[in-house]
Amino acid sequence: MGLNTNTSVLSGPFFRGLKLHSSDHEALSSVRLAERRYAPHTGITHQGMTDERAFIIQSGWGCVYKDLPDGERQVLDFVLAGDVIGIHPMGGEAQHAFVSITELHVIEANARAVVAAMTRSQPMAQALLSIAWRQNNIMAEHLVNLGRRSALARTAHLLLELGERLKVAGQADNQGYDCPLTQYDLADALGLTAIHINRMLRELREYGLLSLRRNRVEFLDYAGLVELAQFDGKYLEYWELKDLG
Amino acid sequence: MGLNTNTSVLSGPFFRGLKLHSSDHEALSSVRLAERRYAPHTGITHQGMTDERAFIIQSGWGCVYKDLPDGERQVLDFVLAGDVIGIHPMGGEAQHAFVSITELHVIEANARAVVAAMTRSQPMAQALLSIAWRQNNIMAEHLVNLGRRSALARTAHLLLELGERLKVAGQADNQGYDCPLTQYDLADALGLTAIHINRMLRELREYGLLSLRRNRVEFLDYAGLVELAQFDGKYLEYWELKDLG
DNA sequence: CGTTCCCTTGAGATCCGTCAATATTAGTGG
DNA sequence: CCACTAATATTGACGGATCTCAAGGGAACG
Repeated sequence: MGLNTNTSVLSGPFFRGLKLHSSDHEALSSVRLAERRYAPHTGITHQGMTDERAFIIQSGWGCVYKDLPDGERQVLDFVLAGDVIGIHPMGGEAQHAFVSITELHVIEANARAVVAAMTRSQPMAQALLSIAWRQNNIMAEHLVNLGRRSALARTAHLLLELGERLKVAGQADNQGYDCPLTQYDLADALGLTAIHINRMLRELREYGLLSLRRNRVEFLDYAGLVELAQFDGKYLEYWELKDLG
Repeated sequence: MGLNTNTSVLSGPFFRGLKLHSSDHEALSSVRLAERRYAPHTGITHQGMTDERAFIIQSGWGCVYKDLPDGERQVLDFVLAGDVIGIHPMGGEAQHAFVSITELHVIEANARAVVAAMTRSQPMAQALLSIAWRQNNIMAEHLVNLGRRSALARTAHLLLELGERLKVAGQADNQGYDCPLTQYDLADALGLTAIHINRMLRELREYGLLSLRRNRVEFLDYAGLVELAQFDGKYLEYWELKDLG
C-alpha cells in the first residue's frame, strides 16, 4: 500500500489543509488501506457483531441504521462521499449496521490502527476528532428534527441537509441533486411511514418548494425551504483545532 | 492543582482500571482542573458561543439541549454523575447549551488541553474515545426512541435508561431512584408535550409498571417495563480498547 | 397566606398511521 | 420491442395517537 493511496485519502474535506510532518506520514502509512466496491443494497457491517473496519466513502450512498426487535428500523444517517464511519467501539458488539444503497466505493482501514495512529500524530488526532464531532452534531440535529419538527418541515430539513453535504463533493448545487433514496428510506430516517412521506413530498411540490421524482431532488424555492425547515447548516461544518500546544 | 484531584478524576467508571505510566501522569497533570458547584437551573455553556471547558460531573443532574428559533427546545441528553461532556468542537460556536437542573458539582478542565493530552497518553486517548463513543451510542438510541417508539414506550425507555446510568454511581437500584426532572423536562427530551407525558405516567402507574411522584421513580414491574420499552442497556457500556499496538 | 411552579384532567381538533386498492416505474427475459 | 414481474409510488377512507386550549388543584416557598 503505497503513499499514493494515502495521499488520495487526504483529499477529503477534513484532511485538506493539514500540515503533515514526516512522523505523521509514518503514522498514517502504518494504517493499512484497501480500496473496495460494494454492490447496491449490500450489508457491510452488522449489528451485534465485532467489526474492526473503518470506512472512507469515495463515492455512492450508504446508510447506517439500527434494527428493532419488531422488525422496524431507524436510519441514523445516510453516508455520502467524503464521510468517514466506523470510528466506533471495538472489542464489543457494533450497535449499528451499515449497508450500501447505491454501488459504494470505499477505502477500508483497520479501525484499531487508525486509533493507534491518533496517539502518534497530532494532525491525525485532530482530523479524527473533527470527524467525530461533526458526526455528533449531525446526530443531534437529527434528534431535533424528530423531536420538534412537523413531518413536512422534517422532510424538507433532511433533503436540505443531504444537498448541503453533497455540495462539498460537487454533487449538488442550489438547483438540486440526484438522490437514490426510496420513500421507505426517507421514512425510516424521519420516523414516519412511507405513505406519509409521499403525502409530504406532494405538499412540498404543490407549495412550489421542492420536487423529488425519478431519483432527482429539484429545489424550486430554496429560501422558502430553508425557512419552512428552520435550516441552518452550521452543524455540518468541520471545526478546526488550532494551537493544541 | 495536585495529584490528588487528578486521582479523584480517575475514579470515574471509564478511567477505572487504566494502567498509567509516568508519562501518562505527566500528560494528565498538564490538564488544569478546577472544582466548581453550580446552583440549580444555571446556564453553564451557551449555544452559539465559544467555550473551551470540559466537565466531569461529580454529582447532581444537568441537561444538554438545543434551542429552536420558535422558542422550543430539544433535550439531547441528561447529564449524571460520572458523565463527561464538553469534548466538543473548539474554535467554533457551540451547537448545544448545557444547564444545571439540580445543584451540580463538577470538575472543569480546559478542553484544548484535554485533547492535547490525548496525543501524549495512549490510555488517555482510549478513555476519551470510549467516552465519545458511548455518547454517540446514547444519542443513537435516543434517535430510535423518538423515531420508532410510541409515547408510552418512549417514556418508559428514558426512565429505564436513567436508572441504569444511575446504578453505576450507586444512585439507583431495581426499586427506583430520585429524579428531579419535571414533566416539562421529560417532554423536551421525548419530543412530546408535558400534558401528554402526564397521561403516559398515569398509564404506566395504572398498568402497575412504574410510578413517578414527588421526584421519585419507583419501578413496580421492572421486567414488564423492559419489555414494553424494548430496553436493552448494551448501548450504555463503555467499551475498552485493547492492544492498540 | 399568597404566589409561583408544577401537576392533573377534559373536550375537541389535527396530524399521522393503518388498511386497501391502483398506478407507475424499473428490471428481466423473450 | 413486448410481456411479465417486482419494486416503488400514489391516492382515499378511516381510526387512533398526540396536540391544543382551557380550567382547576396541589405543593413549595417566601
